[in-house]
Amino acid sequence: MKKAITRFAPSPTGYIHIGNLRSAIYPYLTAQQTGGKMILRIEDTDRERYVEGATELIEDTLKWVGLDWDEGPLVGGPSEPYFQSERRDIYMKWVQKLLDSGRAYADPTPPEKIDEYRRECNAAKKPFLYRNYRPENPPKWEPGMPIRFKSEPKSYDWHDEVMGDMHTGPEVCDDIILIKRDGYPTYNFAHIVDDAEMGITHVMRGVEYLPSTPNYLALYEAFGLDRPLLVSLPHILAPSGNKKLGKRDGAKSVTEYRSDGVLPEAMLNYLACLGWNDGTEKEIYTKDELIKAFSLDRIQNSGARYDETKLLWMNGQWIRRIFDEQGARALYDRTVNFWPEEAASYPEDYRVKVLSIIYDRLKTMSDLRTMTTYFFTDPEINVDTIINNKFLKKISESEIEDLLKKTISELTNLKEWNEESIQDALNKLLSDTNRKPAELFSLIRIAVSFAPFSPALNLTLDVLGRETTLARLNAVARAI
RNA sequence: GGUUCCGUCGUCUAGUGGUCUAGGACGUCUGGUUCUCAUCCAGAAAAUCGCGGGUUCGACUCCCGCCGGAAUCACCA
Repeated sequence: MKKAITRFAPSPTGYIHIGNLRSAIYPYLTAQQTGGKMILRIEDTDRERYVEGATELIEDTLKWVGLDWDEGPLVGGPSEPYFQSERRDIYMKWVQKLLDSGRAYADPTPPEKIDEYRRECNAAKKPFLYRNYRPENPPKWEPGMPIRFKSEPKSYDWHDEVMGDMHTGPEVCDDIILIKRDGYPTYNFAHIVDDAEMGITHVMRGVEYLPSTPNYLALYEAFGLDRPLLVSLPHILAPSGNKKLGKRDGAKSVTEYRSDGVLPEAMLNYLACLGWNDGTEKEIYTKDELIKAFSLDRIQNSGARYDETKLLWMNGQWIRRIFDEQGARALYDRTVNFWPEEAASYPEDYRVKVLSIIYDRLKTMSDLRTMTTYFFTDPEINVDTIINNKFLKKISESEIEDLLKKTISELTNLKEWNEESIQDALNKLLSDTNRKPAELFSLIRIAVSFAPFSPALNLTLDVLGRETTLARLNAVARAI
């Protein structure tokens, strides 16, 4: 397979949502699969939307998901610089070629005049084409004046790897702006120059660029450039309605999911499979499996709705997979920032133990904060919780006290404290007291945790330790 | 309005003329795993394949029309 040079070219506007990230995944997979390269290029030509620190956020997010770029900020490369704002002399050099060949012109028309033309067309229900208003004798260019492409109305045919064979008529070709009044290039122009200079073979971007493709094709022609492979990526749709996903829809940023404890593996897996599948029934993919299985022509050509529930399900799958395949310690290493405050004073080994009995209940790592508090702090005793429990309602308070006392003495006399010995003791208690598991186990579980749920009772007691278990049982016995 | 794209369970999707009385996954519901919650396992409900015409012995799959949805028409990317 021919080596693909792809690029991810975001604008540093400060917020990376699910959709932004996905458009980095496909170029990455394509490059990896063919043994090529992915270039990271920062498209910061819009000075008004530029946000300080946004570039770092992009870099950080890509690294977190494991989408390493081969050329670009931080790593450098032969086509430096990788910030468009630092490449202005390059764009001027290229635009000069067009000026010289008569394929571009300086436009002295004031913006207000252009708005007027546009309004006229709208009123007449006609498409607004600037080439119909082209100034007759454009002046020599000087700074402060925009430069426009001199288009030729013609039909175009091309192939899009996702959308298939495309055709448009001459009515879409227009005199697009190449260099803005402020001297910065437009996206429309800059990306053509950069892609050519950087040797990009696959131009992968959102479908919103599909309608302007003929103008890009015209530019390739004017420069005598070979067309790269064009790949339009469908949008991700918001959870409700039919609009593409944006911040307005409450779309969480990738950063937020990260701090909620979504694993990068799950994020990558979910996003790669949103609108793509390899035709098999496989759902869980590692990065390497994705690289192997990926193919552009299996990308869906309609928009896919974003479903957070499925992301969270997948995250749970990954949490369990890491635990099962790499062990408790490996999973623990991913949890450092997610424990309740009080956990800090407990040894690491203890936290690993807690994790290994609770991990299969986690949807996100941040669940740890709410689900494990009783392992680190004595719960507040609330006798009503016991008395009103559906299994304990029918048992009198004195009987409950008696059950607790029997449990305490049985556990006190245990020779060893481990999951098996505790289970044996619990079973013995069951037959001695002639109680149902629902009654005895509920009582002990509540007395020791006062939590809405906990792992299997013997495991919970084992991790809590004999001392804590007995202390809590005694405290409850006294309170009743 | 012009241009372009899209249309299979609620959602993500499989499906390239017969094997589809349409398969998988998420979600939902039911049952099982000594208590709870979850995991796991088993099972259920859920798609007149947008609609209407053709072509064909036969269409979700090919053709035409319609309807619906989306993108775009910036000195934003």
